[in-house]
Amino acid sequence: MSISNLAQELLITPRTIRYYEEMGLLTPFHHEKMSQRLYGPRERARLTLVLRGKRLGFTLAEIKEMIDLYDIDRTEGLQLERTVAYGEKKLQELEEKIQELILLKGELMDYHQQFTELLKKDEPPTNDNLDNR
Amino acid sequence: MSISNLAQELLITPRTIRYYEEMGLLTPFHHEKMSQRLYGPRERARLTLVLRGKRLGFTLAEIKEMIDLYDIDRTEGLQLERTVAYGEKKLQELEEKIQELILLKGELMDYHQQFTELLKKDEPPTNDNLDNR
DNA sequence: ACACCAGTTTACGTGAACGTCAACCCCTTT
DNA sequence: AAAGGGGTTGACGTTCACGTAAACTGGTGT
Repeated sequence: MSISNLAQELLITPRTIRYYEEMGLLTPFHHEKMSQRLYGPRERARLTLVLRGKRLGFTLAEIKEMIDLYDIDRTEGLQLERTVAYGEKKLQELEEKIQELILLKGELMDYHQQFTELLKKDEPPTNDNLDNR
Repeated sequence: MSISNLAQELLITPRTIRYYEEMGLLTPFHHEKMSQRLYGPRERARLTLVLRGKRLGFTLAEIKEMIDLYDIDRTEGLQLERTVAYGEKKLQELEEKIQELILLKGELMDYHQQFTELLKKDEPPTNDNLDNR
């Protein structure tokens, strides 16, 4: 798969993909004599992971750390213990983010509730209420 | 409460607080003849909200939109209907983010599991296992 | 052979979110 | 009165995550 095909599929630009490679987040095939980049399912999976991370507010550096956790090749030389410990820390952070999101959603829902009721008062029974009767 | 007190409490710099004001996210007391800024509980609440939003990957512009939803004064002139509709859209987005985070956490947990098992194999029973016996 | 298209490198530009520094108050403490 | 200790306003600098443009290369159809 070519770079612009992949870009089109994931709604980003080739530049973005090359940038991620430059940052060490992707490692596509630099075919013999480095003419073109080729992307397999592995790279696409990584890329979607990067994009997910971005949507959730992680920096590329943070995402790289997580990706390296996923990557057996890269963690090869490292101490497994540390990797596992670091993974647990990351999982903890993710859990905290989930809780914060739930909190934020809760607050928004409260205000939403208030406004919805305000709307009921301001706009007393219209025809809409009688439509499906 | 002064600006640097507030900054210290929330682990940010005064500059950041002033910047948020410049962006329309905060509106502290500009005391008579504008000598100094004073922050009450309302502004502190807003600020924590901003920081929460930032941690979750929202831009300041997006956060401002949400804050304006919260703010009765600011939504005064607007059509309540639109405000409510927009609020529902935002709630939807939050829910999607929560789901994505859960997804990401799930993936990380899978890999974590694999690595933990690898570690069990590589490091067969040590003294640690006998310690609390 | 030539045009054309897609991909590549290089390099400078850009917007968001602040950091940093200078110069200037204002109040208080000595 | 002089010296500090915040606070305030510019204004320029900086980092991250790309955008954009230029110049080049490599295969492909005609």
